[in-house]
This record gives sequence, structure tokens and C-alpha cells, in this order.
Amino acid sequence: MRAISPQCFSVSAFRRLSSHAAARVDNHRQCITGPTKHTSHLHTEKTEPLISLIKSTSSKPHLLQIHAHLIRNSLFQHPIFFSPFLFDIALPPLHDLGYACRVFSKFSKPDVFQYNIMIRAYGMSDSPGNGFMLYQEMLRDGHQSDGRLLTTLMDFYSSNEKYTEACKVFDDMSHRDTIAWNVLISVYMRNRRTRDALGVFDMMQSSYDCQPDDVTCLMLLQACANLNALAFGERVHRYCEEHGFDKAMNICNALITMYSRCGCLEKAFEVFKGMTEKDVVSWTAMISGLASNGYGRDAIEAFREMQRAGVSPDDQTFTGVLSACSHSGLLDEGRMFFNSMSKEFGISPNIHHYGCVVDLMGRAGMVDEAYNLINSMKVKPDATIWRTLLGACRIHHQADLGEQVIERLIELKAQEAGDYVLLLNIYSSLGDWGKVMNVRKMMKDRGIQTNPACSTIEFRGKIHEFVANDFSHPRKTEIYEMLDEINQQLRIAGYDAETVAELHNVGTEEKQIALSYHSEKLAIAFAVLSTPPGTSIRVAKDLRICVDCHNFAKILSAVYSREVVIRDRNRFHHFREGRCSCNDYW
DNA sequence: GTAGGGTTAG
Repeated sequence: MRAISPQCFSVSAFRRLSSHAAARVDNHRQCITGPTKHTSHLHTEKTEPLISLIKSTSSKPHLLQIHAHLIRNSLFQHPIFFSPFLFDIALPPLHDLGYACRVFSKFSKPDVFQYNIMIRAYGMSDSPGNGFMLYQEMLRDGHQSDGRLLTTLMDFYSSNEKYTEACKVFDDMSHRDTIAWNVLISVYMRNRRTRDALGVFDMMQSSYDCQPDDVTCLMLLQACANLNALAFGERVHRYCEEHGFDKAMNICNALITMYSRCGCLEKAFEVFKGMTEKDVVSWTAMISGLASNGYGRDAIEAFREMQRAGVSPDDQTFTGVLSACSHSGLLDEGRMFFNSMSKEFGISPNIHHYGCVVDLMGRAGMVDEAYNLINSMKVKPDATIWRTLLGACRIHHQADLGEQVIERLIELKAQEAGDYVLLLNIYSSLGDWGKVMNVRKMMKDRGIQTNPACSTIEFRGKIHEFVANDFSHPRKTEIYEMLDEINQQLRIAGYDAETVAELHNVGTEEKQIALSYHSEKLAIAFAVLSTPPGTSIRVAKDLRICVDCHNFAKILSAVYSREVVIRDRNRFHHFREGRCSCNDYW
């Protein structure tokens, strides 16, 4: 049978199809007791083109035409046509909820699938509450909700941030298939319960009737990347190999990202090299991975290699290339790429591109130029770009500009504790203690909450989480004893925490700051305690690492002969034999 | 006489 594409759609062709189909449905009604083999064949022949016509068009005018014809031929109330029609009109890309509601309300007896479509459509709209009402109406009509509908409902709750309800639906399900488990993972990921998401992998594998699929692996790899969970990520990688998922481009690309974000460039590159076909996503993942791990020049070389391979860069590729320049302090190269991006490649700069250039100029000490660049942008500056500049002000002790930047953040109603901490650091580095007091008071008056910074470390497949002065870990006593011992050893080697004037934990009293056990130090102490000598220590931190912890890790890498990899909010810090890949703190 | 639920791969 000839495939029907939207391009060859014509009204006359359509009329022919629908009249055949109408005849067939009438025929079907007449011989409902038992169609012959011949008529059954005829049926498929005549209805399928019409159904595939509905499915293949994403154009609203075509669908409306189809709608009119269905009504004219009394076919509209037939679920075989109504379902795909509703599917097309209610869900993206069209997602015309108003139209879908009108046709849905005219449909005499919607079935579970049709309710399912409408609930999904409501879930994507700004009136999601109606979706739940519709679900209740469906149950009142005597429909039994099946597993697929419950999966939709779970996702529906989850996309409306009702995570408890979403989990409850899952708990109440009598039978869970792979997709239901996958939705549970996505519920956890949206709810920032990334560790719980990883736990689902074990539960799925121990269930006898359903196994993780490629979608499960994609989401888990993303979770591993977020958590710096290298060992878990390797486990998922092996699973992919065992099930043949590792040939798929999206899995490979996710693997490259996972390994890069876990600071394991060799593995990322191995996956990259092994790909038979590489698309712009693969190249960009590799370039960004090199960039964030401090291999700026290699990232730029990879960019050139990509062009030689005939793959065109897109906006995200340039984000990777520009961040390579900013992380490696390549000012001239960065400007060159920024200019060529729009001139040669026709890609107009977005906020991320500007952000990289602001970072680049700011680190180079050109804070005023960076400020002017932000003001000249066609796009509206966001909080992140102001924070980048604020970070530069902190490096170069630019108190006046720092104050102005805080004002911009206040205008955006986006000021966070971390912003005030940067300002505090500027004042304290200038020795302006009066201003320090003012900022503290300002924070108190404005009710700025300090969220404790959190470091995570993976050990034996489990993620261990630490906040500063954390006493919640089961091995807390050993950890604190170990940290004290490490401090003694490092002091012998020249580590001096006392000289550090930086402040980072503003929420606590000054006395506590002096004594504070930063989350990354606790995580490192835990690793030294629980892993054999020589094992690499990999820590992920949700905020920036402070100067003191940076020095701590640097000296520790020599004294304890351990490679230490810390991934903070901005970048990786690789410490080996008393040296850091990023040369200095920033 | 059929449809259908889950993935922002960078």
C-alpha cells in the first residue's frame, strides 16, 4: 500500500478514502456477527489509509478538513477515527486544548484511552487541575483505570510538582512494567531525589518481570552525571553493553557526558572514539567535557576536528568552545570565536555565550568592559550572568562594581546568600570590616537564607552526602577523628588554614566559621578513611569550593599520594602530587 | 479492529 504523506494530501484523495471507509464501517455494522476473511481484509485496506492520514499530518488546517469530512460521513463517533484525531489535536505539537475539549465533549462514550489523551493534554496546559477532575469523572462513569492510565496519572502529578501523589499512584499500582518504573525515575529526578532514582535500578533488576530499557539507562546516566557517581555510571555502561544499547547514539552521547561530568575524560574519550557515527551532540559533549575538565586547548582542537569531519556546529557547540576559552583563560581565542560565531556560522549569541565572554573578560580583569558588554546585550541579562561578573569583582577586589551588581540582582529579585558572600569576600579582602557588618545586617533584614553547601561522594555504589559541620553520618566519630589527623599532617607540610581571610558560611557565627568543617573536607576525610591508599577521591559539590578547601585538597594530594577530583558548581579541580590542573584557585 | 503511557542524548 502506498504510504500517504501530508505533502500528497488532497481533498479529492481524501474524499475517496473516507467514502470507502464509511462504506466499510456501515458494512461492519451490518455483518457485526462475523465478517468474512475477505471483508476483514477489505476493512484494513480502506480504513488504514484514513487513519494513517490522520496520524501523518501535523497541520491544523488539514486536521480540521479531516474533522469536517469525518462529520459529513458520520464517521466521527467511531473510536477508530476519533482516537487518533483526538490524539493529534490534543497533544503536541498542535496541543489545541480548547478544540480538543470541544470535540471531546461532543463524543458520546469516551473510552479509557481517550480520557488518557485528555488527561495528558491537561497536564501540559496551565489548567492541570482539570485533568484530575476528568480522571475522577472517568471513574464515576464506571471505567477501570488501567496500568497505562495510571502511568499517565503519575507523570501528570509529577509534572505538576505533586510528587507525593505521584509516588502514591505508583505504590497503588498492582502491576508495574518498565515504563511505570521509568516514570518513577523521572519523578525522583524532577523532585531532585537523584539518589533515589539510582536505587530504582536495583529494584528493577530484582523484579522478575520487567528489566531496565534504554530509556532507563539514559535517565540513570544523567543521574550519575549529576551525582558524580562514576562507579554506578560504569555499572549502567556495562548493562548497556550487555543489552546492546551501547550502539545507540543517544546512549553514547549520554555516556560521554556522564564520564566527563565524573571527571573521567579518558573513558569519555574512549566512548567517543568508539562511535561509528558522531553527530553534533557527540562532538559538543566531548568539547564541553574537555572544557569543563580544564583541557581548553584540546577542546578547541576537537572543535576544529569536528569541522574537518564535516559536522556543523550549533549554538551549544559554541557554548562549549567559549567555556573552554573561559576555563583556560584564552581571551583572544574566545573573542575570535565569539565574533566568528555570528559572522561565519550565522548563530546569534545567546545568554550562555555572553556569559562565557563576561567570565573570560572578568577573569582577565576587564570588569568594566564586561559590565558594558552585559549592558549592550540584546538579550535580557539573567541572574547567572550578573553572578559571573560578581565573581570577577571578587577576584579583582572591585567593591564599587560589586555593589552595583548586587543592585541588579536585587532588581531581578534573584539575590541569594552566595551573592552576598561574594560581596562580603570583596570587603573582607579589602579589610573593610564596617562594610562587612553592613552586608550582614542587610542579609538579616532581607531574610536571606543560607542553604548549607553539600558535598557528595560515592562509595561502594552508594552516595554519601555531607554538609558543613555534619553530624548525621553513621561514621561521624571516625570521620572527625580522621579529619583532625589529616589537618595535623597537612600543617606539617605547610597548610595554614588560619591565614585565610575568606568567609563562606555566613549563616553561622564567626566563631563557628573559624572552626567549621566544610562539607568537602568531611567528604575527603571519609574517603581517606574508607578507601585503600592510592584510590582516587572524587567529590562533587553543589556550590563553589573555597580557597581554604582548595589548598587543603592540593596539599593532601601530595601528603597522602591521592589524586583528588573535586567538581564544584563551575568546574573540575584535579589535584595530583600537590598541583592543581587549574593552576590557581579560580 | 485499532490506538495508547515514559526520555530535553550535548
